[in-house]
Amino acid sequence: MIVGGGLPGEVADAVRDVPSGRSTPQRAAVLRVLAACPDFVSAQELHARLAADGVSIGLTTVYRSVQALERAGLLDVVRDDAEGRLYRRRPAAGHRHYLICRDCGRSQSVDADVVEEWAERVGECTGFSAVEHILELTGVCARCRVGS
Amino acid sequence: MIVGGGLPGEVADAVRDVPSGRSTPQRAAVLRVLAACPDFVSAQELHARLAADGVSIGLTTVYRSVQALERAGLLDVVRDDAEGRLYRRRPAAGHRHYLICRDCGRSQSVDADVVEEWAERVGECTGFSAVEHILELTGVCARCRVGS
DNA sequence: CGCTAGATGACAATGATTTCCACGTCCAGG
DNA sequence: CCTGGACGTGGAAATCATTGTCATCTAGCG
Repeated sequence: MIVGGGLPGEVADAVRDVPSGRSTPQRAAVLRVLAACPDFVSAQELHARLAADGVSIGLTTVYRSVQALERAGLLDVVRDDAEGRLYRRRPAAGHRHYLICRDCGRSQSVDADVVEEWAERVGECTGFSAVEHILELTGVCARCRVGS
Repeated sequence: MIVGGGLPGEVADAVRDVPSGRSTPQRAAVLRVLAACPDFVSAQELHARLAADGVSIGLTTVYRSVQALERAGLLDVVRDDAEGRLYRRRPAAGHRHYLICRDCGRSQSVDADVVEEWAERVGECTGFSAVEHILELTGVCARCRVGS
């Protein structure tokens, strides 16, 4: 992975969006690696990739950075039984859902408007307020089905 | 909670449904307490309730029992950031979704036919097979909103 | 340049879950 | 009734992601 050179403008923008955040080399590095990862990664894996890129950063800081990014809404999060939380840069503003391959881990975002609307309606009908939802889809992608 | 007396027939039936399972007092007790819990409970809480009921059972066995029940499809499972996995007896055959109060933990099952259909269609359109989904809805129930 | 709130990171702590392993219990066959 | 093996049990130890602690560092401001 190429790590030299200046930050892509997009990453710089994202750094700026983190609330109450000071710009530090570590945070920039976290975002940079995250931006280079097409699929979900765990905090631990992120830490390993940063180390592999020659970035000196503590695991604690990785966790804190990811938390800050999550709060800022810049990351999507899924939970994996084996690896704990997995993070991925949110490609666009708003709320997304993913279909993740149980074999290879590749993810693909899906259009979930139907679900969004439904969830909202459920909130209205049940007397619950501030309804939030987590939706995780898993399956076996075409490539893995052929391969195995 | 009353624990004496024979098993309700329903629980006995459920015990029988667990595959590769021998019927033991511990497993029966787990199912009995589970059947008496209207809301989701953690394995730890289950263990505490069993102890409170005077049932001598190890935490390990509680974990093994809920695992077996989960595999047998007799339990619904949700994940909670604070408490880990939460279990609840599945009221009927098939797949259900729940709306859980973030304050008091009370749960309410919701009709999710729309989501089921949608998930199925997503599987067909994306080339993924064996698509499964996890949907967790959280909110604040009417009672908690008033109370706080 | 010097100050200070915020950031960092090595390390310890936490807490749910799993693994280990010695022991108990049930059942079939002798 | 005895015996052997398979399965179940449970306490303790191990695992492992995640969070807390705290001394040290540094970005950003005046």
